[in-house]
Amino acid sequence: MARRPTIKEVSKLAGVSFKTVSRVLNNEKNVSEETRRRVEQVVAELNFRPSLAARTLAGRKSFQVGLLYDNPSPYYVYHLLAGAQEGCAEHGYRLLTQPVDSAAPGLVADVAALVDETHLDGLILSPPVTENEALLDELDRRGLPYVRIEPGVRREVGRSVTIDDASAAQEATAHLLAHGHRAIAFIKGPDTHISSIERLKGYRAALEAHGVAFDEALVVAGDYSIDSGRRAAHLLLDRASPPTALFAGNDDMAAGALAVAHERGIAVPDQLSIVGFDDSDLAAAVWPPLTTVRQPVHDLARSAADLLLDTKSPRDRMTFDTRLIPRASSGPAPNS
Amino acid sequence: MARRPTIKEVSKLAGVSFKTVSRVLNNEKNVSEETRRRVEQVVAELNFRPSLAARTLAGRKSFQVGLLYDNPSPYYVYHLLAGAQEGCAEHGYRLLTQPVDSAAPGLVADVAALVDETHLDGLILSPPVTENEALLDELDRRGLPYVRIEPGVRREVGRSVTIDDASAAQEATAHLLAHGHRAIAFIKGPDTHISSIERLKGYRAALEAHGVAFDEALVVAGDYSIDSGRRAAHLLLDRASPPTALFAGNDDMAAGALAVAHERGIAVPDQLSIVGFDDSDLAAAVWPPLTTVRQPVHDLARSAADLLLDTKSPRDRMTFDTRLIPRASSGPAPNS
DNA sequence: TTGCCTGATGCCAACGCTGTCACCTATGCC
DNA sequence: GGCATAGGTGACAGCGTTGGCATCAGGCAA
Repeated sequence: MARRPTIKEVSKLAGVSFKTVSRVLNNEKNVSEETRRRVEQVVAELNFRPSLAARTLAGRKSFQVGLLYDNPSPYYVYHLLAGAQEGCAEHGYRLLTQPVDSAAPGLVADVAALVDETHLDGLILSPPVTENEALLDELDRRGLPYVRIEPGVRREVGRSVTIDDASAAQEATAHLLAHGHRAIAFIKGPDTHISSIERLKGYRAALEAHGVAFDEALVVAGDYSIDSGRRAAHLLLDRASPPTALFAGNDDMAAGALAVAHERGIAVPDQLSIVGFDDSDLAAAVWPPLTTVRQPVHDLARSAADLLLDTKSPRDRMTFDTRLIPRASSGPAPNS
Repeated sequence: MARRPTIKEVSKLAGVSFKTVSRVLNNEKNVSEETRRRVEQVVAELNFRPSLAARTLAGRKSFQVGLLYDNPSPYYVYHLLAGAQEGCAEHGYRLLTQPVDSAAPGLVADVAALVDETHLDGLILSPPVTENEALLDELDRRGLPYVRIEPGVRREVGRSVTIDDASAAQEATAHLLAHGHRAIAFIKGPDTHISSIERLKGYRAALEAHGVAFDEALVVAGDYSIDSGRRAAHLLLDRASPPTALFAGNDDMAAGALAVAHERGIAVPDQLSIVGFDDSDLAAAVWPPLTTVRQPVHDLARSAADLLLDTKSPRDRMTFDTRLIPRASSGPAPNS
């Protein structure tokens, strides 16, 4: 295996001390333009890449940040990683993606081990890891910078990026109300996700704003899985006077509900409108394609990286807009 | 920020030289049982974790392997990462997941930079990165160990894990033949994936084995996207005598075809059977749920890590079984 | 002219480990 | 009893960088 070049070889060829090469690599000032050019040329010629391990050991930065995730949705994770990766790459950082079990008792110790081993410069937390207060405490104690994506707890503290779940849900519900629906059911996500609760809030707010009474019986709890969407739909459609529209807390549950409609021979959207949340790839794949709320997962993750790494930025928190994507699964209420 | 302990502090507390602590950490022999116990106890008390950077710099191992991926399917990537992560964790290695553009001209240079910077001990390549011969050459030149997942080229060289795409496709096609279908169309994936070609082979083999003539007109090319599945389905169903069954090279295209069937009011599976490939989360989410071929992505990735890291293993190649998952989207041919 | 500052550079220790070699004991064998 | 051998341990260099400080030349104010 051909030995990779080191900073010393570069310095020899460029005719400067290796410390000067280090200065060029780190973009320090007090290097003459000419020296810089010469060094950069040799670096390019040799295809030299500084050893991350050595930089980490000698310096106080590792140029690595971690991304902790624990989400069952491939779609969500995929875009999360892509966005965070993009943001890190732009700042010259490497991303260490780390699946964890956010409920495991050993989580804090595991993350501490990760940080100690790899000298991570910072951490990006995605939901529901964001809710683990013991972890937040430990990170604070260590003084390790972190940015949370859609934080559930301690929302006004520290750096975070988020969407307005409540107003997004309100918009989706309003869309159904505007189509004349009055009996609108809500399939709620698990209470362990703060987003579930926020989305329920938005649903209620929309009803109130339109003067429609909130009916507790029209809210059924699911767990964000397809099957739970199925069960909820059965429950709701078994009612004496079934709802004319279903709003699900995510696309998976909406897809489950849609399947039930097919099974029962209920025409969507003619007899029943269905709206999801996330705009995952599922939403466009099912038939009819789901009206849903697009969540900019990629941008959220990207901005989380920016917030973490862009030290000049004065901002601590960013809120992203969601967008209702009207598709064929929702339409006018049957009797309107 | 509390300073993390170092190996020297451990050695002081344990009353041994720091080299002995190093021996314990690396599970070297020639350490007395008692010393080992004592050191391990101090390690646990201090919650000591050796610095990966220092180990990398001093030793000849980095305890890190990279996973290169470039796949548009969230489902595939999700399970790929999970499996590889699991395998690496078991061997005490960290996984560096790296999205790349397998067609970009700078790929080889980028990967070389990654390897140089992080001193990666090995690489796992997933399709279609596996087909990039320039990359393979560079890795061979460097003597960097790697394992390929579903290699398309140079299949008999080096370490790899794979499924038998041809026989899996043959099984799926045979399933339709057994249900009495004779006019079975095949929606092919892109030729850039070797799997597309293999699956087509299996499709043909099944037809031949059942004495059904191969009809070129029943093979339509897609690109693994939902939309391409839609287009292919329209093409096929527009025919004077449309096929009674569609076999798609992946679930996304099958979902697209299914949507077309719904649009056209064609009952699935009563008038048209549809079979996919992958068993992605899509397959179970659509209605009716797709009959499909389960590809053990998680196990493939996991075993790739094993093959890479388990130096004692004498095996170079492993083939995994696929399984036909019969669901509601396929049934008896209409006129049988 | 002198002294001081600033820009540009070099020198060397240090980061926290592993590799190598040396050493010191017990043990077994002739 | 002497000597080789293996097991257990320690001393120390060195991995490839950055941090801190020293050095030196040139410019500018006093």
